[in-house]
Amino acid sequence: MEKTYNPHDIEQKWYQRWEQQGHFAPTGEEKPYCIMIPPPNVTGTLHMGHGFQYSLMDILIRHRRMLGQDTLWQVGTDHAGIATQMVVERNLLLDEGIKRHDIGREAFVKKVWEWRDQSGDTITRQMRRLGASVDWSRERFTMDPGLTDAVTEVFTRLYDEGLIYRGKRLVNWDPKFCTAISDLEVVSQEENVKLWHIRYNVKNTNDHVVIATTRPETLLADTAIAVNPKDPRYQHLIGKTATVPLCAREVPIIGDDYADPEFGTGCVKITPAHDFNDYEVGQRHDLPLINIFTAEAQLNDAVPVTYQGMDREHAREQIVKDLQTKKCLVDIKDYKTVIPRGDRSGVVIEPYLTDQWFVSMDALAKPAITAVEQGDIKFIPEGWTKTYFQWMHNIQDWCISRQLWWGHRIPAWYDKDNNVYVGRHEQEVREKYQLSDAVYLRQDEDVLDTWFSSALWPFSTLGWPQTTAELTKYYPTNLLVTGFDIIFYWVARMIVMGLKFLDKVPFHEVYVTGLIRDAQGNKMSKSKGNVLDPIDLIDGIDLEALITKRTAGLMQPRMAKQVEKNTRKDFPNGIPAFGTDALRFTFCALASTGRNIRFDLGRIEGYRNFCNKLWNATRYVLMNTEDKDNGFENTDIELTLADRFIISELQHTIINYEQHLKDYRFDLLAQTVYEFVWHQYCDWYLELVKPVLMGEHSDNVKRATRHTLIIVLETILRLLHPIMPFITEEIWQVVGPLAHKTGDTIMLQPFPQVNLNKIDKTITAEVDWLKQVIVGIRTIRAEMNIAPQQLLPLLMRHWSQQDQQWLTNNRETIEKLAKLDKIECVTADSDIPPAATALVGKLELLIPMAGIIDKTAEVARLQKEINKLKQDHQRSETKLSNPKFVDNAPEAIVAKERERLTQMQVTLEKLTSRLQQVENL
RNA sequence: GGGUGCUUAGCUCAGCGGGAGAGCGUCGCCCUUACAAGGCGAGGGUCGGGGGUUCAAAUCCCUCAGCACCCACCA
Repeated sequence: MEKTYNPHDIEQKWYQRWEQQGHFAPTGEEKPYCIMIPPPNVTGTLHMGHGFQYSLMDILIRHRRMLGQDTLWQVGTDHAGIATQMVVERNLLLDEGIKRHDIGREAFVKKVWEWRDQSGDTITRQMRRLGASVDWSRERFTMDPGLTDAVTEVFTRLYDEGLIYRGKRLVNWDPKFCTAISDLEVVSQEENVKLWHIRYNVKNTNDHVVIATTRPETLLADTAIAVNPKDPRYQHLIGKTATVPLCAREVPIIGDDYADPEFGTGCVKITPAHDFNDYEVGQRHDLPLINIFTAEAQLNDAVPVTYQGMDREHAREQIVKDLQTKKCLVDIKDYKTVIPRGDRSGVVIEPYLTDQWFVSMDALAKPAITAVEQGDIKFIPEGWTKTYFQWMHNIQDWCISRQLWWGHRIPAWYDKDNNVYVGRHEQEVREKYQLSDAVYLRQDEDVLDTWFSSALWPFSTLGWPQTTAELTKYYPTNLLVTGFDIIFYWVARMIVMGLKFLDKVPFHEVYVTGLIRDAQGNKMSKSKGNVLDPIDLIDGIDLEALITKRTAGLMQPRMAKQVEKNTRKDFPNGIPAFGTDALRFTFCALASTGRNIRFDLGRIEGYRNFCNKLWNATRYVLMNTEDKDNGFENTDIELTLADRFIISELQHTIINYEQHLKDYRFDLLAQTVYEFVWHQYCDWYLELVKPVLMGEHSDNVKRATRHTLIIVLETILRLLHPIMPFITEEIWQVVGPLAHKTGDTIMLQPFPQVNLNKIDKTITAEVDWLKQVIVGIRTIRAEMNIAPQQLLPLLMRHWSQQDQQWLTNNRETIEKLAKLDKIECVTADSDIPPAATALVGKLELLIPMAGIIDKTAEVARLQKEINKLKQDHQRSETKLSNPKFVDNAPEAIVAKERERLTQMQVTLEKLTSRLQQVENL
């Protein structure tokens, strides 16, 4: 093996080999285990969020696969309606200078498919770089024929049951994309706006009312003025008529509770076609709806000619100007309010009256709520359950039609008179509704919301509406791993659809991840220029390339300078190549239960070092075991204390590993294996082994040590494999055979099982003692500034029988690891020279100071230790002298406290007498 | 307007009723033949403030403050 760990060299080859040999497909004999991947946008690129979630899913999948379960990780991509159409439209404009309407629907959709074919493998290629062991042989796309069948089937059935309906409604309209969008796709943000106060004259009087509005341009669509019926200021006006300025329309003044006397002037203009509240008011008072906007939000021919064709911003300016001229503008106030914008387009959303398709959610939501209430689906962390319920209990009907070209065409047809017929295809419609071929039918132009097909993902990918073997075997799936940002968009709707069409939940557990932020806690976004690309963390990238990447294609090119500056500051040397395994381990370690996860480069560096540690530990093991008798044939072996210790610790590690994985505490999982590999196996065990292998010991003992070195390392590799697949495979190819394991790959080796018989508390106690003795001496050495190589004599005093036994067992080890030239036991009353001391329980370790130790340093050290101890001692004494504590606390706690106190007393006495002695020198 | 989460060592975060923890950073000594991407050791926190429950509170309850986020139609 190379001297230094180099991820690049080892990560390239393995994935291809695994995939070619079909190791990702389900083969296990045990019970099925299935995770559906949240399908990424087919034309997308891998970002940190994907990297994070896929890493966690892969850990779970690889673990189950090694347990021998029939493990399916279903992969696929999403057509992502708006997002994809947007990109292709932009490219079209950039490359050819044309808009989609210039080439027409058919040609445009063809272009989108071309774009998909050409860019669609970017993200799947990147998933492979990440090591994701998904079953590529079952890859699906939401617009595959089979999945499209599922969409049609669901739509048709829901329609036939009356759960899908079509109607003219006020919907959220995105004037940039000219489509309706759902409530969820609208993001409201507080913005600084104006509140214009406008005077309307009251007909046949000298009276007038003043209304306050943030949208003066919509006054052209006013069909009433509302005041509160209880408002004494205006009661007399109810039933009278007001004149809308600029268009001279006469509208009734109505009384409605919606008008809040406290707000503005207490009078409000009512524009039913362009405001959700006003729409309600209009319904109550039977007001006409006047639509003044085109789909692009330009003023249409329902307004005076002067305003026709203006876009809404321009119209607003003009109307304010004209109101001013006509002296109808009374006041302009600064005002803060929430403005709804399209999450994709960023433009202000217009409430717009159109024909749309809706899913009626009330009835569908009920079983989806019950399933979670009854624990058939569990959210992890649990807190998300509440979020889910809150949304589900207030669920609104889902607007599913989109006026886009890219997506699933709605399976509805219209005749000449606009009667609607729904069926799986035109032929079925004709049969179902007994329409002869002569009857003219045209299909609905609209497509379905992307999330409609996503909602079917857990069963459409398995072949539904056909009854397939996979569907029977893997549905309901076990787990969904996803971010909290799409609980409503996706998770809730999958539950609804799964229960509706398969009568079973789509998954039993939902592990909700946090969202990856940058090191400062900011959301990673292109415009902020703080995006990290997982691939760059794997392969590394130099500073200039990183800057080029981050400043390319910015929405606001003027931000480029700031982005460059920040990048130079944050990554003065670019990003080094950390490798996939280090990245995956980092994701695992960062996956705590919080909502935001700050990605810090320091972490990934640390875990790259961890890979290096494992690498080098392996080199040491190989150095000592290759071409040697390692106790696999000749099983005559005699385990040392160290051997039994590390095997015992290994069992604890396996237990904790399984527990943390079961709890989805990936952070604790990472910590557990890190601690065991680095601090137990490398720091202690490998060091304890050295004197054995180098010293004079029997073949049985040495053979046992080599044997243990190998079996523990090989087990470590299998434990680590789900987290770090590449390095473990690379090493296992060498270590596996050494451990007499057969098989092509570590990924199909059985996962380590705990053996409780190998846990030995007496061993642990002895090793703890041994560690304390060694650390005690090392501490003296470090604090006294004694060179690490310098051999020292050690005296031991106040030893118990146990101490003496353990010393006999471990004398050589202590001498070697603590660099001692001799160890001498002295009696309590023997006259000993001035010495630096350390305590292990009651046992006193003494390093004679003659010519070695600095008196003042030792005095200071003792003084400090005594002071610290005195405080603890005092606190403990107070506690124990409190009868309430002694009476009420559990016996074990009290006993423990007493033991602690005695221990401290002993220590304190010894340290004090030491101090006196040193001071008297 | 409702709801949720967070506040613990310089930084990032675990711990969530009985002796304050980890990683990274910092400081000191060391290139000791697995590893300087390392070894050995050390320092560092009235656990956001204030109340309460309890023999015992970082941990449970109340309250205040600050910071996030989600949902909601007030012009």
